[in-house]
Amino acid sequence: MKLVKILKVLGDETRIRILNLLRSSELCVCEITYALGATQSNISKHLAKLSDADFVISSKKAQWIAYKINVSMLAEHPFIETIMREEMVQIPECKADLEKLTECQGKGIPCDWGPNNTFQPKI
Amino acid sequence: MKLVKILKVLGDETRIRILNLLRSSELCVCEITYALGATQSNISKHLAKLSDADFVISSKKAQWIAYKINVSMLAEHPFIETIMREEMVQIPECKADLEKLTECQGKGIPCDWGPNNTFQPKI
DNA sequence: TTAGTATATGAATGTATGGGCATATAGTGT
DNA sequence: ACACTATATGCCCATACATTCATATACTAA
Repeated sequence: MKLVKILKVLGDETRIRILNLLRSSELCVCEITYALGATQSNISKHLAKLSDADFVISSKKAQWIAYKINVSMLAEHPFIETIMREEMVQIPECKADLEKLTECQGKGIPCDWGPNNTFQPKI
Repeated sequence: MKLVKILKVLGDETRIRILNLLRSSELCVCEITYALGATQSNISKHLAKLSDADFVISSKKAQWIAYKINVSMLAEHPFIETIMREEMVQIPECKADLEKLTECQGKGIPCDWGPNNTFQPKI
């Protein structure tokens, strides 16, 4: 049952927090890892699950891999957008993650977005 | 995280099918058990989980226990109603369950609804 | 090629979860 | 009191899942 698979994937705190981060912008693994304060392999595995269930799409940018929300998934299943718009924004952990992300994007984190929406290494 | 708990409870096929049945009417355990073709203890456990997460409310009616959707839950989390309205109706298993339920309500199943919305044993 | 970085993956582990079976509890009717 | 019915619960088992550690892969830069 496709719906159940979708809900199972959504029923995990780390994945909810990842999707919350991707709500604002396309991100690479190391940014997500930093913002969530988790292990790189942990984040990578969660991203694999999100990707397998079509929640996110990945693309190579130089040596990094950028993940973004798969908008066609939101179009097919409107309740997901409702969750993002009305639920995630109220969750303290999700708010804190976004703050941690902006903090990370201004400092010496391994990778970062450049002005033209292309990756630019920080160092 | 409350949202994650809600999604975990939703991420199970049996529970989705139970909620789908309760969408149309208040039901007792034996009706759900029959419609889903499952074990009574299995359904009882899933109902306990649904109840613990505030998805359903139970009330005694004679010797039966009636379960119904907790509408305040739908009000608090609109995405659940979206799932019910737009997702469940498209799932073949859910449609079949509803047919099985109407079939059961006309035959010799242990309990059934009477005319005034009160329980009336069939035999 | 070599070193370095970003990401993915495999193995191992602890924990949670769903299902079935048997039984307990609670209520009804005689 | 007793039998009967509806529902809940405890035990057991198999499976699934999240996490960590170590390692593999893939790419970049020199």
